[in-house]
Amino acid sequence: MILEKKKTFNNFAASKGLRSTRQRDIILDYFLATRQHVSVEELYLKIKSAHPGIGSATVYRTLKLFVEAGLAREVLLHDGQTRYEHVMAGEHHDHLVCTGCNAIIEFENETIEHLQDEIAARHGFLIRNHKLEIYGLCANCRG
Amino acid sequence: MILEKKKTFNNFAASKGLRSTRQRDIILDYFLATRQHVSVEELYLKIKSAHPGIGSATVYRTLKLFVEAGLAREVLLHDGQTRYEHVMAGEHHDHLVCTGCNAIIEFENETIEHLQDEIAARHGFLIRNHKLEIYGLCANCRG
DNA sequence: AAGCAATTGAAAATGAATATCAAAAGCAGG
DNA sequence: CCTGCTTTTGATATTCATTTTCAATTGCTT
Ligand SMILES: [Mn+2]
Ligand SMILES: [Mn+2]
Ligand SMILES: [Zn+2]
Ligand SMILES: [Zn+2]
Repeated sequence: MILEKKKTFNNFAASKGLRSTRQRDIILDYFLATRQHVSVEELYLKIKSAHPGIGSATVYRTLKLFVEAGLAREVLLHDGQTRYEHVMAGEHHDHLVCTGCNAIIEFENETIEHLQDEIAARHGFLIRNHKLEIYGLCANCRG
Repeated sequence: MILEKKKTFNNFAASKGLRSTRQRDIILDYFLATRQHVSVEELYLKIKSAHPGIGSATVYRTLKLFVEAGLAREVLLHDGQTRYEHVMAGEHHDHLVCTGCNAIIEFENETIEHLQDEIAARHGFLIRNHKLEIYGLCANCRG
């Protein structure tokens, strides 16, 4: 799975004529090693502790490349920081976001997706993408 | 309806011990006179043309009060600006957002709302609020 | 009118993200 | 392995929306 993603990125880089750099390799390794929904700052700090030379601008730039390459997706929750999550080809899910502990629970619901299509059709609207975020308290935080 | 909202705000202000100020009256008038989904900057500029003395910090502060009072809701789309929309007591809707012309179409769907409750229940999650935004092209912009 | 706390507006601060740009590094072709 | 050209990088400056600060003003109570 990790090798798969590295290959995906290398193919993308090749097709775009991007150069292979130490920084991009490192950032990809660290991104692939994180759990879901890392903020740029979080990832940058992790990388910096082992590779002090790497600048945050490069992390910002490289994560955008990962999105272009199709192996990451931007997730904008309401804390003012852009986060990135892993994405497998064709996969989609939405989020339950706990405002107590910041936990994020992922879910998929066919019926909701389908209803969205119906609503869009009813308005002659062509869907490009969507986001459904449910905010509240997770089981732990309801206490 | 406008009088209703003014009353709502006055009640809120009274209950919180807030003072009645010229600025708040003006900002409320202008907010109530706008259509849906005004950005702070848009509202501020409108107000400033007739009332040059009013500062943008006051507009920012006052819109937050309107949210607290229950007559406005924050809408964060992806253009980096916070927008505010009117909200009637208890009413809820979601948005189709056209990335071509920035039009916003509102919709409500009982079934989707219900399915969200089910999903939350399945995870022991307590919903506080949610946002569903569908991005794409409206009928006009599809060409 | 006096006193006091809330409010305001100008200006400074914040913070995430982007732009700038000189130095460094990757990638040919020879 | 050099040479030359182009991309990439990292430090730094910049942007832009929003928040904070704080002295001056205002609203409200007595
Ligand atoms: Mn996710
Ligand atoms: Mn709306
Ligand atoms: Zn939680
Ligand atoms: Zn449109």
